[in-house]
Amino acid sequence: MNAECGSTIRVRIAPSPTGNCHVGTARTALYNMLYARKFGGKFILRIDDTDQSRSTRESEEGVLEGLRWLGIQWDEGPDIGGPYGPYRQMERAHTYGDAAARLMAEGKAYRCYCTPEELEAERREALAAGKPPRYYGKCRNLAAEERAELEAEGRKHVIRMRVPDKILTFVDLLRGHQQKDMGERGDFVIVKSDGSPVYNFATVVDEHYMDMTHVFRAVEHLTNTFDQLAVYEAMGWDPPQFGHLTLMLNPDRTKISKRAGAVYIGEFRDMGYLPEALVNFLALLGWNPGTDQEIFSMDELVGAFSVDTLSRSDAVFDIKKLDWFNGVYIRSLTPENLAARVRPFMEKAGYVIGDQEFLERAVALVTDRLGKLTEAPDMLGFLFVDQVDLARESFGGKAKFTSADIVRALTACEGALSGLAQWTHEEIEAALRGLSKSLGWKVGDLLMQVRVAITGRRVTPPLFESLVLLGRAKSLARIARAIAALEE
RNA sequence: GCUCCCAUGGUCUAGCGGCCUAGGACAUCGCCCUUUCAAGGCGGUAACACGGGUUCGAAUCCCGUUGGGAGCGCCA
Repeated sequence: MNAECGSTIRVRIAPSPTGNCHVGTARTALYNMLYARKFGGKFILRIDDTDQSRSTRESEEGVLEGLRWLGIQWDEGPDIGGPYGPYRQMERAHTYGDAAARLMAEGKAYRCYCTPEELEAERREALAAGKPPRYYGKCRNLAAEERAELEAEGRKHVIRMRVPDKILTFVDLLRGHQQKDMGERGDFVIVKSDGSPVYNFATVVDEHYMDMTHVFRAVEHLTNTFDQLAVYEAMGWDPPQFGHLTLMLNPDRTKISKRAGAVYIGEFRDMGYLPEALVNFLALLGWNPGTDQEIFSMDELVGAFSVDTLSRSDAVFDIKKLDWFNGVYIRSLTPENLAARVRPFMEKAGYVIGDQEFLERAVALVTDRLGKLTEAPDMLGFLFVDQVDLARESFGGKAKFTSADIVRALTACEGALSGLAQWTHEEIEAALRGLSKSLGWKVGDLLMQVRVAITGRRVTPPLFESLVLLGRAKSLARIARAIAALEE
């Protein structure tokens, strides 16, 4: 039943269980969910596992995990059930069998005994003759005796649709009127020789029995739609409305692939991206709100979503823009929240995070500097180790400052800092600034020496805050150690 | 080969016949801020694929060309 009839909108995502959640799948799922939420409909997750060789329960879980991490929630699915179950194609096998049997009984489908080799030969001949490579109907009108004979030979058969010689049309929600002359289309297989349904057939049966009203999927399915329409027509069912979404592309404008970078949701998680950033980025890759707003929470996306502003041309996946979104979202996080997200990355890098509050104070120093969570261990590591590696070059400016210069400066700093009444940002800053003046050093130059002494590097979180966090004892010990190292 | 889809800066896009000397964002460049690096602020460079029409007027409509993509499977 279509939406025009007033019934509830039902949309779906139907991934095949490939083990990982592909970004393309994720974006399509997102759009479908947004559409359902926007119009008070239901968003269904169905597992398209008719290709048994590639399907396992673990490979299904990988897909669900990716979607869940992104915050994509379904109203019905294999994990939570629902009134239209089961939600795995293999568990609905009988429905395809019944549908195929009906088409056979009505003469709208027939058994084909051609072997893959014979079909391959036919295809090659057609191509060589400049004709379209398709099935030319060898088994279309087999007599009963011929069939019996072939079966006696022990031949297996598939079931093919008797494709009508007519023009099929539909109105695509994004691209308008579409049509195709099916006279050019050979009879296609709907049931494989092992009895399992082919995608184009199973999907129609599922869409029908699950009462889908709208099908939003990638453009690669646009041409398939006509085959599916033929099935709907043969079954006497009303098709849902279709909308064919754009593809995501590699920087070289080929279809997005592993080769050019990350494509699985889990990879983005491991690279330190925030799910809300990825969702925001994906949403804007192929859709626009019609305004200049760039940052959207999931709720805002629901509110702003519209089929009219879904784009029709493919979009390059620009990781630089994702990075920007990620930074924006990181900066919007509270220290507590950021710390919770950073923690696993710190631990994975081998740092032992004892005190939660300390971690929170640490991440607060780098909130503005963090592009990805994976950068945190590198930036904050010095706060979680006993001592840091020092390299003479890091202190810098060999021509400008000799090691002796630096030793003198650091010694002065050590003296000034050890004499502070309180180990606070204000006192430390006042002491060091005062020292730079009396020593005749530029503030930046002097602070750089302290910076390197306590962190081992030249690019770090703000110095005064870092010293406060490190504590007086550790800070002074590191300065002393740096002096000793430079004196060697 | 056949069928179909798409076409605004490097990237994502706004634009749906005059409001366009084409707007926003990312990236990039410069300046400011500044204890490093960021973040932030300000400013700059940069696009209507090409050729025909239609029209008083075209980025916007039509046709063709080119380019890119998809499909033509017992993959989904």
